[in-house]
Amino acid sequence: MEKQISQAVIKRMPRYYRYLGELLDNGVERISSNELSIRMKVTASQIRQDLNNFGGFGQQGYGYNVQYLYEEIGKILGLDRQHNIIIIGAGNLGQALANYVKFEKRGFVTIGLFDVNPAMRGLSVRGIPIKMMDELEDFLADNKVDIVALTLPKEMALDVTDRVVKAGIRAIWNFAHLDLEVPEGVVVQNVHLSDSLMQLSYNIVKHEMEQE
Amino acid sequence: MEKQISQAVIKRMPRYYRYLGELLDNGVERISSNELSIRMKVTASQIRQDLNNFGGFGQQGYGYNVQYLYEEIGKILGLDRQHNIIIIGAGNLGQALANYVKFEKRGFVTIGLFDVNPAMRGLSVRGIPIKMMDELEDFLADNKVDIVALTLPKEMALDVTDRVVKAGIRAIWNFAHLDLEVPEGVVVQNVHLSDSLMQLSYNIVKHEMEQE
DNA sequence: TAGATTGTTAATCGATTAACAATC
DNA sequence: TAGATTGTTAATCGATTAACAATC
Repeated sequence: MEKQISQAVIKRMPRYYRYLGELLDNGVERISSNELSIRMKVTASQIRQDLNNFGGFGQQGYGYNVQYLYEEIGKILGLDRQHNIIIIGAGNLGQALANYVKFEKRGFVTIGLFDVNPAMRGLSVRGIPIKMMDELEDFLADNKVDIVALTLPKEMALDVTDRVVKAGIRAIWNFAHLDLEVPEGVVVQNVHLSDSLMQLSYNIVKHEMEQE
Repeated sequence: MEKQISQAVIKRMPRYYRYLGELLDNGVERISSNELSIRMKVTASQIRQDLNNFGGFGQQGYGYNVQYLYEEIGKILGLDRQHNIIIIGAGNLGQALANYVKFEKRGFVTIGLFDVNPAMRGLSVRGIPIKMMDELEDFLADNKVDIVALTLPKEMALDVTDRVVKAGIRAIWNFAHLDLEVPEGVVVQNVHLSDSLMQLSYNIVKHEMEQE
């Protein structure tokens, strides 16, 4: 078995990808770990360690080829394939995700939108029709769905999670404010906005105290 | 100076707060670190270490009083005060935040919404009128604003950040997909949705490989 | 009192940084 | 070749876990 790469490292990879994308846009051809470290405000050592978890992408005396490294990180993050997403919960947050066109450039394509609200029947967002929840299982059977985004009230989240997991879904992007219970082999990525806001709040209070 | 508490610890506090809130709702009066550790799937040791960064909230032989601990963590996270928020960028994501009523229960109150789009002039979300960007400085001068949420395209983010920082804002909740440059003393909390999605994507690919 | 469980110190583990030989 | 910079090993730092004396 391959050595396990820590989530701390994985979490940093999208940021490298973003910075390399900007360099690429600016026509920069090569970059050293040291120069990148200055821009990103991390240590050069960390950059080299992180990248070498996945392979040697650089060249001694030269640094890293921006285009090549950008593409390699893209592959590591699975951006070289298409991921079909359905969004369950077509409220503002669900619609915000459905409207976020830039995801598609990275291969994340929203192919379905679901809601419980009958008033939404027949409506669509960016050409994607909003379906009712009783159509969920049929849709999952008829379409290749890789990721389910849960943008619904937490009261419904457990039930819906059970349904999609039963239907064979192995990846959930969870915006509901609770911890999902899923069987082994199902990946959950949480986005807990209120946790993020509380962390910000802590840091505000801390900062104020430091002023005094 | 007080000992610095790591962000790793801070990040876990909202989750404790959430679990304690649920226990409270369920009428549970006291809980031991061990029992909580089983529910939360962390070690009891970590719970005790985390809490003791802020003080001794428990009692030997008894455990923790749920109500008391819940309130104390609330205070640590600054939830015992009101935080006024303005949201800049009244697209779906901005509106989603403005509509998220539960934030208000924790003291986070949206008092303003701003957008560049003239078509939005006069519209309002949940009773909060959408203002145009040229009204920003006046609004900040006339109102106590604690947090600015940036839910706008990254092209505008740097400019707007400069403006609000100049106006004295010390906390930014950043949803724009770039790293903000802010002076010392300004706190930034990032929510990079596409980074989160990429992390999920990595874990999907990894899981698939492990199956083979 | 005896039992339970904290608060806290000590041990371990993992992640980050530093250093440098390998090499382009 | 000389200089630059990687890949990688070693050292350090910090975070997590274990252990246990203090104490309710």
